[in-house]
Amino acid sequence: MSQYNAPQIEKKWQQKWDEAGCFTARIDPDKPKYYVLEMFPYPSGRIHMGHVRNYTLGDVVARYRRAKGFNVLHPMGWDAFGLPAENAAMERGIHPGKWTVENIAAMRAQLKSMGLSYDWAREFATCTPDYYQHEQKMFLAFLKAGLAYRKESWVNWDPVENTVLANEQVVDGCGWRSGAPVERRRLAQWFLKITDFADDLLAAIDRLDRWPDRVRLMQHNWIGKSDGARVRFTLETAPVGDIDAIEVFTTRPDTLFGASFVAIAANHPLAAAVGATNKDAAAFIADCAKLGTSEAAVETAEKKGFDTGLVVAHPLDPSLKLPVHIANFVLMEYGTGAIFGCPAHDQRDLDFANAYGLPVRPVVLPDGEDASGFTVTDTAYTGPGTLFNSRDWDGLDSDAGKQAAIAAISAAGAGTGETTYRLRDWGVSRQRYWGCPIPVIHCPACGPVPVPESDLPVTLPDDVDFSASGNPLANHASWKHTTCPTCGGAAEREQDTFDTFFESSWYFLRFADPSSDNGFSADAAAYWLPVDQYIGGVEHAVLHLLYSRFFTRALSKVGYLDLDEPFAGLMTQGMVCHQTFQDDKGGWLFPSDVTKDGDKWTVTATGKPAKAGRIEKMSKSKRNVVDPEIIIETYGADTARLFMLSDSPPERDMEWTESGVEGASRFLKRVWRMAQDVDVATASRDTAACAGSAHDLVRIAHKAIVNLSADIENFRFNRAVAQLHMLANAIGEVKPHDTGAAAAKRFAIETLTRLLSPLSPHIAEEIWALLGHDTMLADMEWPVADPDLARDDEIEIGIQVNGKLRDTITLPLDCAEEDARNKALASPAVGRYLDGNAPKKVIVVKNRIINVVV
RNA sequence: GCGGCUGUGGCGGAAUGGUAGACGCGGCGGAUUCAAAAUCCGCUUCUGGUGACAGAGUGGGGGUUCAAGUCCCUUCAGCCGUACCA
Repeated sequence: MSQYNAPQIEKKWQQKWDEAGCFTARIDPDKPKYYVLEMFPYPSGRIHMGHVRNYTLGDVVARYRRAKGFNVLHPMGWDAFGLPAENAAMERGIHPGKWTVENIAAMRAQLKSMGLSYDWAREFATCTPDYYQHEQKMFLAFLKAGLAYRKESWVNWDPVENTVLANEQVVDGCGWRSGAPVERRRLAQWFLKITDFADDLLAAIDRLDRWPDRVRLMQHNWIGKSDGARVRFTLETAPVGDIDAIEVFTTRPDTLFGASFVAIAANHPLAAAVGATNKDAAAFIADCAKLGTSEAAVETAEKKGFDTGLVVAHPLDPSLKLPVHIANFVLMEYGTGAIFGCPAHDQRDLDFANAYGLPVRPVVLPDGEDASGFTVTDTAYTGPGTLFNSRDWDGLDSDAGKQAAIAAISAAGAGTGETTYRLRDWGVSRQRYWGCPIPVIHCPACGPVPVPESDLPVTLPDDVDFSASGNPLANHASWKHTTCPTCGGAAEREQDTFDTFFESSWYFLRFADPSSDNGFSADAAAYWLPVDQYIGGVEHAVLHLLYSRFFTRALSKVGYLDLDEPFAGLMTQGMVCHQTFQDDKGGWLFPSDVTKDGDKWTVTATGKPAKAGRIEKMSKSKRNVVDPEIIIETYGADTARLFMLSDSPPERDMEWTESGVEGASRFLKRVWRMAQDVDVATASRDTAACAGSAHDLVRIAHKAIVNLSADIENFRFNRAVAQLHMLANAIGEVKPHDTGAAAAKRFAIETLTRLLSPLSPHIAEEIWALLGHDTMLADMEWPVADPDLARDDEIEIGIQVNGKLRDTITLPLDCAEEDARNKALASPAVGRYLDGNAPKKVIVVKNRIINVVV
């Protein structure tokens, strides 16, 4: 009997698949297509267990769909621009491009060792001009269509490094590398008009029925649509500078007669104007700015304000005067940076009013309350109700009140109905070297001028110096200086590059047609898109997925294709976790550094005790990582893949354990041994004459086909693995002397092999060949179950008395209700409870249960 | 604060409102072995009982139903997202 030699088998079949071109995708209008995509990796250097999980899940889906007769597209590539490459350049003096290319080579080899069914011919890296030139064209098209524009915006500036920092690079207000306090600077930057699509992006969420609810909700909240009104409050007091009114946004115009003050943000233009002449106001504004930067403090911050002394008139009754406060809880970034305060129906406004002695006037009466007895003291009433104390609107419900209010302020010329979004336009400028150059030239005479298409691509210069501070592009004289395409005068190139989310916003389109000189062809996109199943981490639930949805719409608008939603199905997988270990000094230990000794852990090298801690997401900092390469070398890719699928449902976090891998390995070895036992020369797979345990086995095999197929289609891979175990167990239980035992066994083992093939493909191929086949499972269609053979002849069902299980009996399938009832009542266990009396009621649920009520 | 998700044996987890704990891990016992590993067989929710069996049991409390892990109300805990969003 030959030993199961995973490394040898795996290499052999990877090569065979490759030679046969099994996974090459070609457009075939006669076959239904299926596009499976896993989020492509950043080439950080080595794959980690998160990748293994992600790509195993995708590969099972891809292999299963291919066997089911779909024309499958399953590609892989590299999200290759990004900051770590620049850091490597600075730390080790290696060029970001070289570093990236080396990492890709290493990770490609690792991915290939997993036996993933990719069409490698479609591979690309986003850092090559061959890829990024297309997004330069797209950007120019966006510019022409008014979907891209330039405006000033705040950035985090590191004064030591002379560079812009991403929010994540600012730690406690200081640069993560330099430690210098970060400055806020205003820079002119490029934006994409994602807000143009806000309504559509929001409405279309409802149609994404194969997306997790969680992700749909997060996108919904992120877009953050609020319906309301913009209302103008005119200053009664003298204008401040040229400001004579305050515009306010509200979602509750129905509460307008409950207004008792107006509050503006500390960085509102009016606040600045007041601060210019009022020392106390200036001090308060400075206070607010200080508070704003310290993050956690905001959470518990008290409602604080400063009375400017200014007074505005109520827009619907100028005789009502309201004071104007600067308030720390009003944000300039949202709405208009100003609010009207209605303390009775907003908790913040109420807290503020109570702190500053402002009136509280209820105008919305909750259902069932009496107008004379209803007061608000500490808790605002924020729900709907009936308006009162509101003149003409008295008696209207909240919704009608909102409409009436909008009509009234419109008629009075004091405002309009308005919808605001939390979603901001997407700032795509990054002051970085390792990204796609933005194809614009800045001319002192003509302003920003798009690079003419004939001059594209604008490629990154290779000879850059990372030792100097700042963006290497800004320091590269011969690249930076150019001539204006319009006037021919001296000009400078745009030195910013695109946000790396730019690349990942259309890579799924490039895969459809990776050699196209137009990014992708509309025909290829029309055939392959949308992605039928997208799989990746939930950390991309908002940004990447939202940008991609936007980008697809924007590209459609400028004529690249005709599509709105790029991803029809989405699955977000959970994290791979592992127990953490610390030594006696609290230092983190790798799992490979410790040994289990009874229920205690020791440091293998020193014999000192180790402390086992929480099970957490695998992370380098806590060292609770297991290197996939070592697992694959030790156990094989098939085992690693099988364990990834075995225990936890894919959307949930899973714990990587040594014993779990051992279990998966043990199972594969067992299947291997069972296959060796089959006498290929004599055992037929004709199961027609099987009887007894052999017949049972045939039935279990057919059932396994039905159940496992459904499990894969529903992403219940842990159950799919359980089906394999049950079939294997049944094979072990067949009695050798029962009629047809050998045939049943062979049929069951062949079935098991085929069902195993999407999960652990190499061993399945090897066994398939061993069983005398000269076909490859990668080319085989999925087994079909015979529904008659999959059905049980008889079923054991439970008998309850008053809902409590008292006995079980075996009945033929679909047994007549009368027979079932009689058989149940004949049970001695039931008789004991009946005590000679007739039952009150007998409920017979066919093939399920019988409940006797006494 | 708000929104969402999750609570089931020692552990990961199964259960179209219909026999709770499939399958695996771990554990216990046995076979095999000079011995160990590997492998095979049996047991393994808890309590009582040699046993047949009885009682309890899906975070807690209540409800609907012949029947609830599953549906409804309420409450607690953990995790995730998000935030003075007007």
